Amino acid sequence: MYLTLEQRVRDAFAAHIRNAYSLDIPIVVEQPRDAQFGELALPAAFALAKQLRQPPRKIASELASAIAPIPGIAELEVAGNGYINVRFDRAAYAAALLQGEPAPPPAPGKIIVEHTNINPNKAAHIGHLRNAVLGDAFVRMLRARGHQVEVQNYIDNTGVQVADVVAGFHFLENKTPEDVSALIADPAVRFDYYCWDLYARISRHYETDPAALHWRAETLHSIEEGRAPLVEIGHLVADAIVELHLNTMLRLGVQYDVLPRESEILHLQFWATAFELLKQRGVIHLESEGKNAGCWVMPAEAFRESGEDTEDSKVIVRSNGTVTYVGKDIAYQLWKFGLLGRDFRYRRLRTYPDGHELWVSTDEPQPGLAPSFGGGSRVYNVIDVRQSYLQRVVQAGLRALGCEREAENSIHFAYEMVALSPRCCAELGIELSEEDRRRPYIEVSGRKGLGVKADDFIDALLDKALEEVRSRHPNDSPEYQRSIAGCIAIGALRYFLLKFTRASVIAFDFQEALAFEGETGPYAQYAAVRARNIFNKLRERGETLPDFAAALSEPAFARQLASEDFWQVLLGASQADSVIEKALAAGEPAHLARYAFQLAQSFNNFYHQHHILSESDREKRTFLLWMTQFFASQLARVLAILGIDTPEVM
RNA sequence: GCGCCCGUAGCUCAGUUGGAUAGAGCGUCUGGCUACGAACCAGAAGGUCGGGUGUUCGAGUCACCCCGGGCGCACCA
Repeated sequence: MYLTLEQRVRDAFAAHIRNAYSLDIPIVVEQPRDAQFGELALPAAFALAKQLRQPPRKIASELASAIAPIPGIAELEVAGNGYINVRFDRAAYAAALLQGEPAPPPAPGKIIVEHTNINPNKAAHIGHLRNAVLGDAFVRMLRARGHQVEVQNYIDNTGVQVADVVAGFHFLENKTPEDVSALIADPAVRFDYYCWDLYARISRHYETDPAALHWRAETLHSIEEGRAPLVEIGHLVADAIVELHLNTMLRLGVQYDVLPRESEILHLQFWATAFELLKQRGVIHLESEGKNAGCWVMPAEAFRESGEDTEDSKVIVRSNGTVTYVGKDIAYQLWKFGLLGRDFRYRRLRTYPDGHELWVSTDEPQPGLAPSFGGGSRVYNVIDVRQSYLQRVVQAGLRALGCEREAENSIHFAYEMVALSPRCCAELGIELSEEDRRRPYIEVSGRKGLGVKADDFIDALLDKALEEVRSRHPNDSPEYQRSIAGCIAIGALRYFLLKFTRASVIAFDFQEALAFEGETGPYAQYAAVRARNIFNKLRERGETLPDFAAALSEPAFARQLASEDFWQVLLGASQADSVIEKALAAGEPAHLARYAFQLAQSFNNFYHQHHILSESDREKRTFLLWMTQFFASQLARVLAILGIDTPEVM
């Protein structure tokens, strides 16, 4: 409703200013710092003052008196040196909220969000969780606003990282594909954890014995050419780890629509097709001399930023004829926009507990119908900020191919890394150099096996949540306690990862990440549970919920909302859609997370001040109950959009 | 060397495309449970928004210059 009125006011002023002054200026609508100034404030007169060469206050007065009445708006007033403050009709506003708002109309076009993208060669760590949670929350926000979204999780199943683990199994451990299969099937072994250690081990081996690097080259060639036994081990490792990653992400409620795999980018001639396009359009050329002799390269002027003086072109095809990651990524990006003229074949990989289906690319023709994937009108790539350079090259590739609009709609949804605080390293028993100890944070490194594994961390949260739940609900069954604890643990984790803005490095610290008090997920969940408890109590007393629509007429709302406290609380609780829109525009799920916290804080305050069930004034009691219900529904909705469930009890 | 990001309370972070008196959590101190269960609430202390110059009605926010830190600039991804 708040969003509706914002838009209504903005449109009304824009139209009026167009008519009266023949000016087309963007109308800024903001929330006044102080509630006494009303619900909305427009600094439009300041912008007009420049163009009209008149004092802003005079223009503001003109605007406020000349503009036609706006439905839902009680009054406009001029304040300060030219602000126009807007006051809502409180009773009408509440009545509209009570009636409920229709869902937003479906937005045109499909948005593709690519996230998670973990190399399938080892267990996921907390950095991967940030990627997935950020991407997933953004997807939920888009969907909440009526966008059609397709979630892709790219699987680099034939890359160097997988090859290194394969080489570890083959050369370091002399394991056959059968041995690896047995390991995967062994319930006593966490295969992704095993690979985590093996990956660190072979990386160390390469460092001490660089001659062994030919293992990597040999493995890559074997995988590319489909030679046994290395290609088999490669498939076994990648497929098994993908399953484990999917399980880990499902613990957080993160699901995908399709997993496009690198193997199909190559086998189904995606790259070959893109290569032809790039050559034809002269986007890349064969370098004949210098350090890149024999490589197909994209010249620096295609992607360098203004002011940057690099002359280094980017290698797309190596001198040995193999394509780099960026090359494959250009082909993949073209496919996402439906520009490649080719498609994957798809196989159903799993059906999620809620019935949603996940598909994976395959090169074998499949019986039956698969859904249609790709062909988006906008693409968000959730990839950490360190890959900005590569994302720029991909975007430049599209632009150079003449796909200007698609290049503009290729959005690198960049976020900073999750690092480890020095204290966290100490707790993990990681020895730090003198130099590292002085750093604000330590970078996670898969090669060094340095990091906090996602499942370990989730388990730690679960243990702590379980302890809390047990102390509060000792008589509930262990299964029930576990399910509540799981909900709280995931709430804590998701909120923790979302409360930081994308540009902020998270220096991971167990003490902060395991907090359930203050600005945390459980705090917000607790507020929602408290609200719900009031209704439980009501039922226990044998009462039924009042018919709010019948009991709360506009005059009743007017009487209750004359209280500034109630009005402010209601106003704050009704801004979810407005906040989501702004958070989407800013690309910051953190803004929505903060809002969820504020909402919870506001409710806790309300809860403490007003004892609802014992209120003797009948109308007021009904009103308080309605407010509680409204709060509970809004809070639960916002939390759900953040991917956080509301537990039954806490 | 070049590019990008960051610097706001003791700590961790917000600060809505330049807007009205810079906010939150944690920590510290004080107070509040026989209530709809305190994973909560109320209050206090805590700031030269790294420094400087500029742009203008107005700068934490924009420009430029310094200082400090991080990340990129592979025939790795």
